[in-house]
This record gives sequence, C-alpha cells and structure tokens, in this order.
Amino acid sequence: MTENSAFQPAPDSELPKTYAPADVEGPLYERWVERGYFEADAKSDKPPYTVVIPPPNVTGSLHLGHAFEHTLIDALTRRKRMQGYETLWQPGMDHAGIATQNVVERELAKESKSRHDLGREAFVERVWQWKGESGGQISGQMKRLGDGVAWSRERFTMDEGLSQAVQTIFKRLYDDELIYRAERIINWCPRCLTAISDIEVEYQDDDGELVSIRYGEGDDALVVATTRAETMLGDTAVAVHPDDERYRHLVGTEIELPLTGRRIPIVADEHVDPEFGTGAVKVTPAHDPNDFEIGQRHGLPNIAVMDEHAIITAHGPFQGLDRLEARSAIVAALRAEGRIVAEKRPYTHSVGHCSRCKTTIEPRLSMQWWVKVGPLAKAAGDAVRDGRVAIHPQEMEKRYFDWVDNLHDWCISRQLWWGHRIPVWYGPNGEVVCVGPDEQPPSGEGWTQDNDVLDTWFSSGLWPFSTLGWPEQTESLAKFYPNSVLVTGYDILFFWVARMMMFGLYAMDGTPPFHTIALHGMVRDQFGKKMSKSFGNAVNPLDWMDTYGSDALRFTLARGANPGTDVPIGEDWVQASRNFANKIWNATRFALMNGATVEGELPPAERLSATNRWILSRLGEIVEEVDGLYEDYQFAKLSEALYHFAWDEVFDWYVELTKTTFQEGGQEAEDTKRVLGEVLDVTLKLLHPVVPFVTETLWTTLTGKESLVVADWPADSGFRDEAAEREIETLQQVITEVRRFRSDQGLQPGQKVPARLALDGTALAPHEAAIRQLLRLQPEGEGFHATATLPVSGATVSLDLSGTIDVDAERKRLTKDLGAAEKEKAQAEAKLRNEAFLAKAPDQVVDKIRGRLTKAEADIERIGRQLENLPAA
RNA sequence: GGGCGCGUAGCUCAGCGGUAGAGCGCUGCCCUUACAAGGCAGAUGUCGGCGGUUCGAAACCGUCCGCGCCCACCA
Repeated sequence: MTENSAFQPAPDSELPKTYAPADVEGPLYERWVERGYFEADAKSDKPPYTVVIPPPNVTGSLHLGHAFEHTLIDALTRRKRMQGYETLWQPGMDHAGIATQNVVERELAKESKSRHDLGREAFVERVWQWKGESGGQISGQMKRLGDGVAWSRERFTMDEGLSQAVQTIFKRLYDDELIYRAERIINWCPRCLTAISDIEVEYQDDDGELVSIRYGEGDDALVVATTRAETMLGDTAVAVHPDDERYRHLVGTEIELPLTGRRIPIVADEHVDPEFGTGAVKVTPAHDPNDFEIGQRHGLPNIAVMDEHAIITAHGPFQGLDRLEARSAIVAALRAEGRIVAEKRPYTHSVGHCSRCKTTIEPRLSMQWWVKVGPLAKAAGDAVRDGRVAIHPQEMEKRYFDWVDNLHDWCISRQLWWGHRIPVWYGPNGEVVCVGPDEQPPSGEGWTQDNDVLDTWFSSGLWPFSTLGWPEQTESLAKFYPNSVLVTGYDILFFWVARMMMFGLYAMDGTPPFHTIALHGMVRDQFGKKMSKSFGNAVNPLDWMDTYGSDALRFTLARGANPGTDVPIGEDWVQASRNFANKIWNATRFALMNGATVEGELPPAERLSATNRWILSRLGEIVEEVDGLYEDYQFAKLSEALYHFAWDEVFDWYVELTKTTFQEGGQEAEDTKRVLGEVLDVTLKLLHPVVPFVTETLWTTLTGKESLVVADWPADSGFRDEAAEREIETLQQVITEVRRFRSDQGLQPGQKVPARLALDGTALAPHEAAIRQLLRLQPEGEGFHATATLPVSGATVSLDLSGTIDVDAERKRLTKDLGAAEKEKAQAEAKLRNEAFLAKAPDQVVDKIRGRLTKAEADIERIGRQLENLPAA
C-alpha cells in the first residue's frame, strides 16, 4: 500500500451504524432465560453466591429506586457468575399487607363497596386476583431491566411454603416465650383500623393548640396543659414530680375533673418534668403511652373514651363526636366554665401519622401480639459488633446499633384481612393454643382462630431462608444460606434488615443471614430533590428505557451510586449514557471492519509496538482497578473508570493510532488486530455486568462465542510497561500541543499543512506516521516553519505556515505560555529553597517538584526560541 | 433534645495531606472514510466564613454560618 492510496476500510460488518437497543434487548433477555443462565443449581460444586431481591410490593410497579437497586444487584451477580460462582439472584415479591389491602380497598371504593360488603373470604380472594394482575407488571419490568434472576425459584411471601415458614417460626418463638399477647398502648390508625408498629409511625411537626386547664377548685386547684383536650374525659389522675415542693401537700388527695363530675387522685411520679409548664400533668392511661406507664405504676384505672374510629364513646354531651370535633367542643365547654387559663396557638409539636395513609395516629389501649425483641436484638447487634456481618458504608453501623440496642417490643398483630393469619386459637373458656404448621387446630365447640394477621415485615424478615425452602432442610438451603450480600436502601435498615438479622440468627442457629449489608441511597431528581408522584418529578423507568435503552439507564444509575448516598438522576444523564453505549458500539464496529480478532495467543511483547504495549499495560491496570472497586461496592467509581478508559484511552487514542498501523499493514498490523481484539474483549467483559445488552451483542459478534453471561471474568494479565506508558503519554502531549497550535491559528481540522518533523533519535521517531496522520501533516514544504512543540524527548515539530500564520495570535499565546512557565519555575524554585520542605517532605514529592522545575525550564527555553523564530508581523 | 452527614466550576457530584477534577451545560472550528448519539481545541472555581496544626490544608483540629437525614414518651 502506497502512502497516497486511500485507506480502504474493510467491508461493512453486519452491525448497523447506530446502536438500537430496542431491537436487541428483548430477544437477548429471552435467550438468556431460555438457556437457563440465571438458574442456580444447588447440586453444583461451584462456590455459592447468593443475593435475595428486596421483594417489591405485588401491587406496585417498579420505580427508579427499584431500577437502581436491581442494577447494583444484577451487576454484582453477573460478575460473580462470570467468576465461576454458582450464583443465585433470588426473585420474588412481598404481599405487603397493609399497603396492598389499602390499594384493593381503594379499588372497591370506586365500586362504592367496602371490604365488609364482601366479607373476609371474598375480600382476600379479591386481593389474590389483584395480585395476579399486577404481579406480572413487575416481572415484565425486571425483564426489561435485564435482571438475571432465577425465575424458576420465584417466591411470594404468601405462597404455601413461605406461609409454612411463618407459622413455624411463630410457633417456635411462642414456645420460647419470645411471642406473647398483652394489652398495651399501641399506635392505632383510625382510618386503616389497625395497630401499627412504632416504625410505621412517621412523626412530623404539626400546628396544634396547647391549652392550660384548671382542674379542681380553690386553693387545691392545679393547672395542666394539653394538646389533646378530648382525652381529659379519660383522665384518671393528675401527676406531679415527687420532689416538687409546690405540690407536695396535694399528693394523695383528690381533685375534681372538670366536665365529668369525677374526682381523680393526685399522684407523684418521676416521669413528670417539674420544669415543664406548671409541673402538673393530666394522666390518661387509656390514650397515651406515658400515661399508661404512670397508670401501671400507681394502679390507676384505664378509661377508654374513643372507639376504633376515634369517635368519642364516653357518655355525655360529647359522645359521637370525632376526636377533633370533641377537642374544640371540650375547649369551648371548659372556657364557658372559666377553666381555660391560657392558650398557645399555634403550638408546634411532633405528631405521629400512619406511614400508609398519613392519618394522625391515636394511641390506643388494646390487646395485641408482641415479639419480645430483647434477646433477638442483642444477637442482631452482636453479629455486627463482632464482625460476622459488615455494614457498608460503615457510618451506617451507628444507626443500626442505636436502633437494635434500644428496641421496644415489636407489635406484630394487625387488624387486617390480607396477610398471614395468626396461628392461634382461643377456646370457649379463653384458652389459648398456638398451632404449628403440622398440627391440627383444636377441635370442638367454641374454638376460634385469632382474627388478626401478622405485620408484613414478619414474613419478609424470613426472606433470606424462607425462599430457600426453610423449614425444610433443602439442598438449596444448605447451598445458598447464608446469603453473600444484602443490597438494599438505608430507608429499610430497621424495617427489614434488622428483622432479617434477628430472625436469621434465631432460626438458623446463630448463622447470620448474610455476610455484608451494602446500603444504597435514594434516587432523586436532577436537582437532588426527592422523587414523588405528588411533586410531579417521579419518573417511570420504562419511559427512559424505551427512549434510551436499558443499558443507558443502568449505566446512569451505576455511575451515580456512591455508597450510602442519594443518587440524583436526570434525563440528560441517561442521554449521555446512551451516547456512551453508542460509542462502544461504533468502536467495536470499527474494530470488526479492520479484522480485530480474539483468536490465537497474544503476540509476544518484544514484538509489539509501544502503542500496543501501552494499551495492554493500561488494560491490566484497569482490570485490577475495576476488580477492586467491584469488591468494594464502588459502582460509581468503577463505572467512571471504565467510561474514561474506554472512551478516552481506547476509543480516542488507541483506536485512532491503530488507523495508521492498519494502513501500513504488515506484521504490526496483524499484531494490532489481535491486541485490539483483546482490548475490546476485556473491556466488554468488564462493562458487561453494568451494561449487559450492548456488550453481549458486540462481544458475541466479535468472538463468535455463545454468550458473555457465562464467559470468564477477565484476569489481570499482570503485564505492565511503564516505559511504553510514558512514551505514549509523550506522544499524546505532542499531538495535543500541535492541535492546540493549529486551533489557535485558525486552521481547519482537516486542512493539510506541510511540516518538518525532527524526531530522529527520540522516542517519538517510530510514531512519525501516526503523528502525521493525526495532525494532518504533509511532507515538508518551503517557507516559514513555526516550531509548534518540543516534547520532553527533545523532538521538534515544525509546521510550515508561511502565508497562513497569524503572528500576533501566536506571539500572544507564546507569551502567555511563557508567563505560566516562569511562574511555575519560580514556585518550584521557592519550594526547593525551603529547607523545612526538603527536610520533611518525602523524596517522591521532592522529586516531583524537581521534575516540575526541569520541565518549566525546558518550556521557557523552548518558548523563547519559538518567539525568536517568529517573523515580524 | 441526641446522633449522622453535607456545603468544591452554571447544575449534579468525585477528590479527603503534596501543581484544583468528572459528567452535563457553555465558547470556537470541523459531516477527518467507526460514531454529529461524533471529533478537536477552549473558558470557568478566594474548594461556606474565621482561627489553628503542618515545610505544605479543599482535605486534619476548633469554631461560626447555611442545608439535609435519622432517632427520642417536648404533657
């Protein structure tokens, strides 16, 4: 091939010019599933790697947060699968008791029906029907995302096996006296009509009114303050601090409770803060958790004044009013009696709301089932404390400890219909029998099963082992428990993670459910704002996948995934990721057109050009780096590293440099085909866990092999060549420098310029052809030669710019560069004159400064000469 | 009230003791035979304020200001 002959690219490959994700994603995913790549074999000899899906709510659809979480889990499991692990990514869904029941009740409401119109059995049937309809939606979304889950093992928290698990552990805990029934103050939602646990209550500051009410008459009168005046109907005492001199004489006496005609005692209790308000507190044991405690200590009666709808039941003028109506009516009545001595309005205080429907919680005395968490939580805390389970990022450990170490007993009964019904029967005389899954309920007249169901987190707490067949001692359980890592959001650290820890340790004889807890943040919009439907910034991941492809969405999410921190994401960024996918696509097309191959051994390093040795050296480094980052769950960093390696180094530099080589042909071109194939092979593998579709399409085309999903994860070759790396770095500097010069001179990128290259005896000599091609340089011509650059190796590139050069512009630029170089020199010199610095700084740093000085001096000399050479304007 | 975290380029964020970085956005030139979803070149920051430690601080310590989140039985 002669120098002047046009470069003839290889015939077009079968790949289209632009990557069209929609054409390949669906079929690829189906093929993966058909071939069973994602299934996990319990009989395998390979080491296990297990991750469970945080089960999404059946009635929902996946939002960006799920897409994010799934991307991370999928990336982890895909890499482990490639590394030769027997990998299980366990799919399934959660029945999500209260949430689902609410959804279906809302559906019924559209038909003007309530669940009571249907009755329990028909209602539950209706929920199952709903589950059947919407469950498929989630599976569909997961397939679109490319989730490599073991579909044949899909589970549902209400399916038969998992229900067995629930009953089994309930029975065990009951027999171990870790589950009990007790009447206590619970968080009651008057809209959902059920008890909820402490963490299902969301507190927020609401404006209320603090009224101070005078109880009693004359010298013995006391003033108490309340934001919930309606509860006074149920007051059974006034409490003061035992050391409070103001009230000491009243303790033990009785006082008149306004509006009721009742007299209530004054008791002394440590709980009262004498500094707060008047130092006297009304005590309503049936409607306030603290007051309940006081009542217990002093043997006070509990007088409930509201029903489950928070309607006043106490006889009298307020009966039948709802709690808010009653509040104002009672304040009005008290005012009429002259009992209101002060009002503070608005009075901002923290009020609990139902996390499901936002209704204000009403503390209510009621009989419920409880888990005694003491020993369970202790074990859950210890497993992290002694390092058997690592929480990542580690800052989250503190939150975890604060919670498990200060946990109150867990209220697990819910007055709902959708869920696991409590396996307890009550006899005609109040006998209680807890029945395990293999036992028959008691027969005979008058035995009835508890009406309540279990908190939904009770069953999801078993997920890491119930999905594997527990309580049966299955092969899967033996193989895949404990899970390798749990990937989930920090928002359910308490709800779910801590409960899995407690149950896992308890049920599996002290073996924690996973080795590592990797907590991710929440997806936010491009301005860092929380995504919510009501705010209008929520995004359906399907929309973006339709427009840009699943890989683009996945890469964007992975790229934002710094451990434990929230992830802002905007459409622009998905677009950028789509561009990246397209770039990979086209770079591979180029490689295919030029005969890149993965066949045969890599050429020996001694034979390879510096360019090839450089890229192979960098390839080894990137494998090492990316591997480390995967192990550390640093998805953002590994994505970033791959992005820059692929785009900047491989596509912008290496591929450009290979063009010259391919033109020239010969052994070097043959070797380059193999090296280019190698670089793409490894790069596609490294990218595959994050962007599975585009890499699979390209890799199978490049290699002719079956699938990347089951390909071997690349090992670091160990090949490093620092000299080649430095040489190419120098080459890059020279080229950049000349390009800048050309750009400053207003030369169009394609315009050929005559140039004289003085590269003999320098490291750049072998790269002359590449330099000429990349810089569009023609053989030397006559006239003025603008010396564009002097690389550190001492080579000179002179451009013949007679007639075209803008001398003023060039002088200006050179003068500016000279100033910068002189400043740099002065700084370096000052540093090297500083004795304290020389004495204390590490040698490496001092050497670096010396290097900077040398370079600055060379730059000054070079620029000076260039200035001298400039013709007069 | 307790705990955790954050304030770095227009926006969103890396960096966490040795010459200020990325993506997007912005400016200029270019349809250079893989890619205009592209190429090349470029501009942009008293790294929240003030003190301190250090030869050297965006980074470590103190303090102040401004945000965010979690926990808590503030009548």
